[in-house]
Amino acid sequence: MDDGRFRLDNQLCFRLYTASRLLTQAYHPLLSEYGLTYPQYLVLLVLWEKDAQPVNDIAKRLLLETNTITPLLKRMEAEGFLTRARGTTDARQMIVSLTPQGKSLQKKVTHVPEKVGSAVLCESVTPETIPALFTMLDDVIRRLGDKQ
Amino acid sequence: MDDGRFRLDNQLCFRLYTASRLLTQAYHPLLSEYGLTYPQYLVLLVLWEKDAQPVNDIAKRLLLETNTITPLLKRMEAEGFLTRARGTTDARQMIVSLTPQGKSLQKKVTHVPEKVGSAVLCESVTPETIPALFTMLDDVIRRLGDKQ
DNA sequence: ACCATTTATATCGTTCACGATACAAATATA
DNA sequence: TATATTTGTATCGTGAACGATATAAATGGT
Repeated sequence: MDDGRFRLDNQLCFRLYTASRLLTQAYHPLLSEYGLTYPQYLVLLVLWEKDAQPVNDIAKRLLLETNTITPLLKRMEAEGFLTRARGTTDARQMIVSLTPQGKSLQKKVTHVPEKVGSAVLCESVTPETIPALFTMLDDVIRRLGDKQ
Repeated sequence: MDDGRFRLDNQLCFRLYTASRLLTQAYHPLLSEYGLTYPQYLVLLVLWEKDAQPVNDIAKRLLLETNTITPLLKRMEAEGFLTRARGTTDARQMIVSLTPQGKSLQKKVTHVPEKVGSAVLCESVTPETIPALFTMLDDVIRRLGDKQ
């Protein structure tokens, strides 16, 4: 009956789920020092690339729904990292902009990606193999994440 | 200043985080038909391999903490998938056992791993490349998940 | 200009994750 | 055999995720 389909060891999803959780945990001590969670750090990455974006653009970039990031953005606003203001041309949009505090955080966390990166590198995950890993993950994301 | 470290596209964790979420979403319609969530399905995978395990063994297998799975197990008990009973030799342990209903579920979800599997397969993720992907993810998990 | 539809965001309820903490049973030590 | 420590599980609080639904602004067709 059980030909191995059900073995946890054979499951791709469980590996992704676990690796994702553990990597987020690796970020935790580095980010909590600045009052940030990992999803909040992702929002900052998006805003550091381009400031003053509507909620929807941030959500699309992170492949999340607005019902996930709206409360998250409110918490970040309460912490003073960003501001939320209705758009002037389109009043439906809520434009999210970095505060000086939110901007200045970028300089303070430059060491974070490197620290996490070096924690992950090992025999099979190297600068040489990472491109192939990225290609596979991007393909999975593209195949499952294409809305419509 | 920004040499690319902060580009979302360069982040391994974001890819794992997104791929994990999307793959869990792919499981959702298939599992909700049986009143299961993905983490609950993981618990069943563990119990189908070996019935009647203490909470701690299940938690260790899934690399989760008991404070995560205790409420999850209670919900599954309320749904009739399993029972929880104090161990006879060690009264601290809570032994989790499948009910007939929990056991019978295994036959009903045989199609689930195949459906999700075929949804993921693409150019770069094939039966040939998956072993290398598993090796890399397992190494990441081993490197980050080794307690002490 | 009117009304239906779409779009952008928010609210609500449920289920994880997880750090911190509590507590009782088992074990080790004095 | 007291008592200190460890072990196994549970409780609490907070912050995501996310399906379902609501609401208001913008848009399109008539």
